[in-house]
Amino acid sequence: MKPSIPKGTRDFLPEQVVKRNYIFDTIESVFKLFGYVPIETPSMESLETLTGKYGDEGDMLIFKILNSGDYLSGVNKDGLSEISSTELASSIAGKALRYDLTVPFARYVVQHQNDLTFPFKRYQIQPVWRADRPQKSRYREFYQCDVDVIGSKSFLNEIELIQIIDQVFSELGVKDFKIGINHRKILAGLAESLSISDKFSDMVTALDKWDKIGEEGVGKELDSKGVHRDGIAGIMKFAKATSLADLGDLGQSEEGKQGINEVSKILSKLDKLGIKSCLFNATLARGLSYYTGTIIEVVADGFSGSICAGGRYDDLTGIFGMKDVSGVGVSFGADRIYDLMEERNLFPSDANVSTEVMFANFGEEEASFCLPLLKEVRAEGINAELYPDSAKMKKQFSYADAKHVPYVAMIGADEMAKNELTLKTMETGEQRTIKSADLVKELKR
RNA sequence: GUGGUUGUAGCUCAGUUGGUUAGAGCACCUGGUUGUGGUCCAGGGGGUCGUGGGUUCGAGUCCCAUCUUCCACCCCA
Repeated sequence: MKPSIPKGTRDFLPEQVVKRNYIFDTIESVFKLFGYVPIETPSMESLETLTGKYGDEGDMLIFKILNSGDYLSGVNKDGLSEISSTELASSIAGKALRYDLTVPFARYVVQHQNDLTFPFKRYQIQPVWRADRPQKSRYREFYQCDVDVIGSKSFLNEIELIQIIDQVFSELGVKDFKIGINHRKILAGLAESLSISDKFSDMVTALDKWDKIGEEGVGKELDSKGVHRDGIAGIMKFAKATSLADLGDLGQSEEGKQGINEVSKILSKLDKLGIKSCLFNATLARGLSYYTGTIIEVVADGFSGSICAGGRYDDLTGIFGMKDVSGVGVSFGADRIYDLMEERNLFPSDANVSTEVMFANFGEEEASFCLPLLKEVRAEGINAELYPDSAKMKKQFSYADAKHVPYVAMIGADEMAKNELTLKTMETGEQRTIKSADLVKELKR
């Protein structure tokens, strides 16, 4: 059998894992800095927990898990031709792999409400799965790094999340990122003022494609969905707004005004904090159906797809039986950030150094002699290893070279007798003999 | 899910209108150098041509199916 892994999944080489950890560690340290605490949830949830939260398209992209045992036992085989695949799925699969971290989080909050202190600020870094067709920077298994505050309606949370985004990408060295912000209530106000509230979700998905298919494409799509001419004209005018001031009063819509007011406050506070990366974007809409307030999306110039996104959701916990709990959060797409950073060579070069010094192996006696030295070096927090076999020097040096080990220490019979060692700097090729006792001092220079 | 695309050595790829024993570079192993990598020289190992069917005297090459890759759509981190 030829070894292989399922479509859209990946194995990672040590060098890749080191780089991935660099991203995870950076993100996590910023999350902690703002007072968020970690949680984890299982990779699988009850199917009904997930279905209906992501829109019709979303349901199809959920990976279902076949029931254990005879999974056909609950199926009426005679009626098989008449039932829909959704109905069949729910009778043979009671569990599914999580599609994102937000819905499981809402479930978690409701389930553990008595053990949590609100407002609850958590972060969660775990993989999610989508039965999508893979493409560049689109995988079937990928990591999301979520930060959310639940149980607080304050827009200070939005400001905090945007600060987090700004800090994470700055620390990672991604320079040209842009944080777009919009508000579901602004969009709802627009629909209301144009009397097309019944076409709200069609309007949202069409508007979201503005950057991709342009004015004409969006117009066509709206027309095909049955939006009347005045409505399309109004949406077009709206889409071209570059600031909140361009929106006017949105036809006296109370809801629209609320949205504008909130975004305006957020932007002015960010301005005072010196954060210039966040801008109002009228065409930012977001397809996920659970957003009700602010929506946020981060893109980088020349990189297709968002690298971080989120928003406010007012009713997610309500579905699980806990009313009036508003939450807001964003999710960093670690795998896309990796691809972006790889493309632009943004990983620090020392990210692939694991061992700082390797001791060459000259034989059993010499190797034993190295052991206390290794212990001493490691006690100083210096990563060190001893080549396990007394192989030829050529082989041992090739190994060190392949592993990007910067220093190789050699202790043969001569050095052993004098309590010395020969230290070679791999990059320059220079080497010199020093007292064993001076090794740590030498490596720390 | 829809449309297109890709698959030959560990990796990147050649391989003519179907024709005898499928090649190169890199990587790997051995030696030149019994205490020296990244350069150089010599030699060596490694391929059910993604998989399964079919057409043919003969298939890496043509046909069908399937899996995989990448791309567009849908949607999304």
